[in-house]
Amino acid sequence: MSSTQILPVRTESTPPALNASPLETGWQRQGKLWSNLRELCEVLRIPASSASLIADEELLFQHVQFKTGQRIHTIGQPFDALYIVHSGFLKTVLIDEFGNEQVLSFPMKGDLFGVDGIHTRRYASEAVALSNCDLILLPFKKLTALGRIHLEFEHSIYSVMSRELVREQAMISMLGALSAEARVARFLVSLSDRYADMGYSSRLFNLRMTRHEIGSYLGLTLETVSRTLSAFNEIGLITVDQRSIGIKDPEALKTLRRLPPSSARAKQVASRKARQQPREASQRSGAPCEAFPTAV
Amino acid sequence: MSSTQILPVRTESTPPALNASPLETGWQRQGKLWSNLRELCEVLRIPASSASLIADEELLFQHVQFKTGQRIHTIGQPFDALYIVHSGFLKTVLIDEFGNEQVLSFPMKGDLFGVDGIHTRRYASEAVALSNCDLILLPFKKLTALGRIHLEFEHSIYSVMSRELVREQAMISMLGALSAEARVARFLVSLSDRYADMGYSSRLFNLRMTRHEIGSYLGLTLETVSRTLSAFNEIGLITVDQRSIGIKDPEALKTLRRLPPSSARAKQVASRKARQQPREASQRSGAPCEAFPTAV
DNA sequence: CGGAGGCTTGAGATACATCAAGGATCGTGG
DNA sequence: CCACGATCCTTGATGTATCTCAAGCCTCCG
Repeated sequence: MSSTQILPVRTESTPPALNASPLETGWQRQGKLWSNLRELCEVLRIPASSASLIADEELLFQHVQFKTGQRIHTIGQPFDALYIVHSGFLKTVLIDEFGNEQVLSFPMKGDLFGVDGIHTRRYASEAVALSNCDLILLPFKKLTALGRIHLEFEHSIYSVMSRELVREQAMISMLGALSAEARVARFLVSLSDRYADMGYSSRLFNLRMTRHEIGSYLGLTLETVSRTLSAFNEIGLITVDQRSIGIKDPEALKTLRRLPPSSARAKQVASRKARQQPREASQRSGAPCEAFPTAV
Repeated sequence: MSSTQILPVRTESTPPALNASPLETGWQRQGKLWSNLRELCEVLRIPASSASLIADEELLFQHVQFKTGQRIHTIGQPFDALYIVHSGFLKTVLIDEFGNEQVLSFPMKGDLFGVDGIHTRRYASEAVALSNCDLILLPFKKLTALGRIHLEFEHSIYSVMSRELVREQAMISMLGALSAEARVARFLVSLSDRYADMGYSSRLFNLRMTRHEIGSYLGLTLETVSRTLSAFNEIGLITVDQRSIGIKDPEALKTLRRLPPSSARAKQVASRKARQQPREASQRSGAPCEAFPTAV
């Protein structure tokens, strides 16, 4: 509609080297350039049935596109807008004092990010495109103004922020309590679920991130991630071929707490302590199935 | 920053008569204390200078009291209100499928909790009083309605939620990247800072939580927490006597990444590998004080 | 005074990190 | 089109930080 959608990419600080891709497909042409409120709610997965919301057809939100490797925002940059992923994959990261990246999330379709910038008015994290992305730009002022007009929408804003908080709580719990195997398993399951939500296959998909990024996200090294995937493959839970993952036994992945002592690891254990007989030894955190009362 | 004014601030003295204690669900409303908007903003540490806010004197928020060990809300309980800590100490926890607690936070004066209930309309975590507590009850509907009247206050709501999100991001980063020693050190520093904010001594204070709870919060076992505190004590960073902590070297605690190879651990290392000469061994994560060399 | 948590400390086990080497993949330029 | 380098991934050998198990002490409270 409008003529202003030129603004293709606002690439700030020099992204790695990704100049020169003239023959790149026309990602600028693809995808929508504006969304109305109804579409916004739809992608956010929040009910937007209210007549007033649907009626607001002329209120539009601009889309912005980013290419693989480009930064959407950096740490410390003045905050002015939130983003919703319309298509594509990203990562958000924190940078520690040594320059090491710590991955916080992998936003994909329907996810909101940038919320951490509200408090200090500067983004607290950095968002990077892992693929070409189409994002919906949500100027914060515009958003809150809208919330005042549509009460239902206001609640949705709070709700989505709350959802993010709950997600991070689950993350903390996972990092604090689960084994490497359980973390990787849950990561795969959550990816699988997200793909299903987006209409892709939940059984066969491609990872958009490196082992290093997965490891950072899960609090593990890339070698441990790689080994764990290989182990899952060996016992038939999944198939792995580089970035391609096939989910073979979703149920087992969902409930996995520690790898069964058999399989690949058995040989290792056997060889290492052939003489020493370690009896049963599986207490406390327990094998996959174990009921426990107590607590508190 | 005293909240004197109108309010008789009772530092956690046992509230008089609390009818028995169903301990579950029921929060005893003592209904004696009320805060207006200005006081609310004050305890939340957000600017509330706007005339309109101060003017709203008759809009009052109810306080509720809880005794040590009581639950403010439990997981799955219908959500209707947020809480701000006016005085006292609490913990929020997640309960896993085996009934094990995972501590998420230790709310104290000025902290907001209950936000995780907005999304599903049920609390996603459980809040338990670690001491007698005086909380400000914030009915969610009342809160959002107020935000619509006072724009400045509306922004504050978003801001405080954002602050919580940033806090959790920092937590994730810590769990994913730091050693046990660094986690404990940072925990002590953050406690010290909070005590200072509240007007207590930042150098000498009492822990309100057990080693087990600290360990759960930091993703460690209680033994590791205990040992780490003992080690800090041995090298003079702190003094420890049960729940009483004295901060001796705040700067060292702030920058600590891993314990210097000397001290208690030295003897252990020495005895264990007397013959094998482990060179300097301080690469990568580096010793306590280390300028930022490379990285990235 | 006794019992129940809570804390400390030691010895040993192990899960994961670290170090290292080689193979697969892909974009780029000759 | 192929060779090349840069990543990325896999796998093995080894090290070690943290957990686990166990025992004893302390402190609070009925």
